[in-house]
Amino acid sequence: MTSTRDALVDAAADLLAAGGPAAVTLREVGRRAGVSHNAPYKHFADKEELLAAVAGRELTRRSGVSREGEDPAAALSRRAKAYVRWAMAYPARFKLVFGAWTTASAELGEAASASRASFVETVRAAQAAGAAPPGDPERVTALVLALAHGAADLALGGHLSRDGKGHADPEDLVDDLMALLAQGAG
Amino acid sequence: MTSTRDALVDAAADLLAAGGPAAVTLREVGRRAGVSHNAPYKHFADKEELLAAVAGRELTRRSGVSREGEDPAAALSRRAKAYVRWAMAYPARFKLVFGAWTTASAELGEAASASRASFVETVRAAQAAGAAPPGDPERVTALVLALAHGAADLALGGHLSRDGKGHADPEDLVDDLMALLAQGAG
DNA sequence: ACCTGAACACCGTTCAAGT
DNA sequence: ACCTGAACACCGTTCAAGT
Repeated sequence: MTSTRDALVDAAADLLAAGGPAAVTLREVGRRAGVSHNAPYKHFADKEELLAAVAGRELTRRSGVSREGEDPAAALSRRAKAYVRWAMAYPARFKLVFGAWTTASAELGEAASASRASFVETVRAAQAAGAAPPGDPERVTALVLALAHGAADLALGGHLSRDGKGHADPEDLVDDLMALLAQGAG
Repeated sequence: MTSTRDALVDAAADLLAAGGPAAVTLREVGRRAGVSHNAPYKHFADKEELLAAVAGRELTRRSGVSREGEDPAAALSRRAKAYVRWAMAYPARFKLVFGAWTTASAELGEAASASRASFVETVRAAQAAGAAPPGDPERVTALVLALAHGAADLALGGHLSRDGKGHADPEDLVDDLMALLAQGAG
């Protein structure tokens, strides 16, 4: 017994995954949810607010699960690679979540904060274990996320290793950074 | 005496800078170039091909200028920061250039290759000077570009240092990576 | 070779009206 | 409170026709 609202968000997420952002039209969203083409306006102020709901739900679902007793260095590498793998597997959701939002969705903001805070804790543990250099853990987190984000985004655009030489996939670049971080810690 | 084609590309670039991708409509492009709303179809197969021309021209203009006698470590840092600064100053052009192209524009491909090759040479010089770790220079280039790209893209989306703590702007992250590279070289 | 004007099939959004 | 159907002002693209 899903609400109409949930049905609309489901439909939008499906369309996004299947055909990219251009495929998400309010008319098709309504059709799939079994309502008229402007019923969405009774639940969301406009199209962007519907997309913000899709992004917020995605971020909430993807919230990091920490594992008991995992080696801190391995945990950091695993999380950075999970980020990259998620981006490569669901490019449209990835680009949606990290786009520039004019609508400040509460759910979206909170989910992003929670996800980031969890990542910072992983970095802090890695620092304590000597697998990352000292210094503000928020800043080291930003460094790792920026590398993972950029590697994934470049790869999605086909701008990584176009010509065979120096072929590096995004996860290889995460490995390279992890090696530098470990070296920088020692 | 600019050709109609050039006038169309100019108009599209202006609209992109002023109002983002949504503002680039073929109708307004035509109006600004002083032609009808479908004259663009006599010069470009479709809207994407016009945008590819805008992106290709931008990439050509921005092609790296190497400086004689510059310290290799400083040169690498300067170029990475120039990349970040360009992205922050012209976000729409940045996102356009690094988007996923279905149209394989010759100009766009060649400009991208040339730009990348020039960056690889800068990395090679930095390695020779002991300012970057050894190994495939293409791969070290990919690492630096991925970090710069990700830092800029996250910053543009407001996803860097949202809460004041650990505040790092994209150029700070470039500095952090440069420090790690220098340490990794020694 | 290059351009125009009308037309087609869309789109997001608004509005009056229904239950 | 939630939904519908018609309407408005767009959009990219196509096509027949003009020079």
